[in-house]
Amino acid sequence: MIDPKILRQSASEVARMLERRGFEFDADGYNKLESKRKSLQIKNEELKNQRNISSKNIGIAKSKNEDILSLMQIVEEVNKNIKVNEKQLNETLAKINSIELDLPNLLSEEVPDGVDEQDNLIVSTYGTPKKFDFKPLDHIEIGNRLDSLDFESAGRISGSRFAVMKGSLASLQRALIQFMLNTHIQEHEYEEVYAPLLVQANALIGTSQLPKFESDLFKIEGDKPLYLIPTAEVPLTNLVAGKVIDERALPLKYVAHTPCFRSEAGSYGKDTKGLIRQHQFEKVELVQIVKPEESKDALMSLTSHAEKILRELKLPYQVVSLCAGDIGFGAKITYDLEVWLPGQDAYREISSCSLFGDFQARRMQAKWKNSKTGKNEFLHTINGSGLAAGRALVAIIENYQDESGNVIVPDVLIPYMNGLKIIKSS
RNA sequence: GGAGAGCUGGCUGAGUGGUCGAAAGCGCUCCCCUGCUAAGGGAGUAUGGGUUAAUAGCCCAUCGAGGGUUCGAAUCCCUCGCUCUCCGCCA
Repeated sequence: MIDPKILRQSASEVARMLERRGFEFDADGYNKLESKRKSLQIKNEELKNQRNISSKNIGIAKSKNEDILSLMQIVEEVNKNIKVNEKQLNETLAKINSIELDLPNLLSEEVPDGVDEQDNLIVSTYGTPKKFDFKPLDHIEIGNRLDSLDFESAGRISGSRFAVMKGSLASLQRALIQFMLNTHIQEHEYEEVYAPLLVQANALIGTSQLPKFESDLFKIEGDKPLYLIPTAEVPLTNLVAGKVIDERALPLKYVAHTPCFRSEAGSYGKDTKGLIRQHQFEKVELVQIVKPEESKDALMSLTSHAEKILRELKLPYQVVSLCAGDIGFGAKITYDLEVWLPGQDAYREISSCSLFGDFQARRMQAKWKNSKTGKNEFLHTINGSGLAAGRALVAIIENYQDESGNVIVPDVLIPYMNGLKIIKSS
C-alpha cells in the first residue's frame, strides 16, 4: 500500500508516477472521496465528543441525585446523528481502502522506462552460452530419453501443467534444493524456515497477491477459505505481520524450500510444454526484513545470493532490471536472473529479486522500533528466488547434456547425488 | 472432536456499568542528591487516527477480534480466534 498521507497530499503526482507502469489512477476521484472522508470523519468525531461529554455529565448528575432526563434527550438526538453519519463514513472508508489496496507500488527512480519484457534492461551477464558440437536437445526430450520425465501420467492424474519426475531427475531436483538451502544457510546466514503451504486471505493481502490477483491462486473452499501459496514469500514475509520487531533483531533473513502453486490463468499458450510453467513447482525462497535505510543494499545482497547458486552450478545467466511496464505490482524495483537454456536458445527467468519498500509492511502492519526517533516505523521487505528448482533442473539438464543424451552432474551437486557423476540414458 | 480455565500497557498484575487509557510493582528514560558500578528523591514512559506549522495543545478510537445491550462497556450478552489443563483420536 502506498502511504495514505502521500496520496492525500499529492494524488495527482502519484498518478503521474504510476503512469510509468501503464497504470491509470483517477486522482480527482480519489481526492473527492478523500475530502468527503475528511468532513465525515471530523463530524463523526465531534458528535462522539458531544456524546462522551453528555454521558459523563449523566454519571455526575446521577451521583448527585439530580435530574438527568434533559441530558438523556440530548444524547438520544446525538446518537441518531452518529448512526447516520457513521454509515456514510464507513462506506467512504471502504471505498478508499479498496482503491488503495488495488494501487501498485511507486517505482524506484532507477527502474528503466518501458511497456513490456522487450524493454527490460540487461544489467550484466555471467558466463557464455556453451557451444555444442551437436544439436542440443531440450529438457523434454532428454527427460524422455532418461525415462525420468513423464508428462503423460501427470496429465492423466492431474491435467495439464503438471509433471511426474522419476529416478535420477527426481533425485537431481532434490539435490539442487539441498544444495541451495545449505548454501544460503551456511554461507549467506539465512535462517531455515518450515512454513504453512496453505494460508488465509489476510496473509495474501499482506504480501499483495490479494485482492487483485485471486485468479492466479488455487483456493481451497471451506468455512474459512485457504489458498495454496504461490510462493514461500507469503508465509515467510508474513512472519512479521502485526509485529513490532526489536531493532537489534534486524535484519531478519529467512530461507525456505516449498512447493509453489499457481493457476496461471492468464498465460494460456505460453510454455505449454515442459517444466517451465507448471501449476506446481519447487522453489527455494529468500526473504529479508530490514530497516529502511538498509533495504537497497539488502536487495543487492539478496540478488547476489541467488546469483551465487548459478555461479556454483556454472550456468550462464544475465541480470535484468525489469522495466516500468513489466515490474510486479508490489515491487519498487526488480532484478530478474535469466539462465541460459540451450534447448530454447534463450535466457529464461529463474529468479526474481524485488524490493518492496514499506509497501508490504504497511499492508501487514509490520514495524520496528526506531531507537533514534523512538517511534514504531514500517519495515522494508525484500524477496527473491534462490532459485526456482524446477527451472534450475531444466537449466542443468539442458546445459549439462552430452551427445549421447546423458546429463553430467555439476560438481557441486555430486555430494548430494551420493557420488553420482553422470546420469546415463539407457 | 468433548469438558474446563484464561486472554488488560515492554513485563507482572489490579480493575464486574460512570471523570478508566486504565491502580500498583518491575523495567526503561531524564533530572536531583550522594566522593567511590550501592542506596534514596522527583518527573516521564502504549498505539493508531483527526485537526495543526508543530513529535505543542485539543479531539476520536483501541483492555484478543468482530457484533450487540446501554445515555455510558475493560467490566453485561453473542460469535469467532488464540493459549493452557484434562479426555478422546491420530502421523
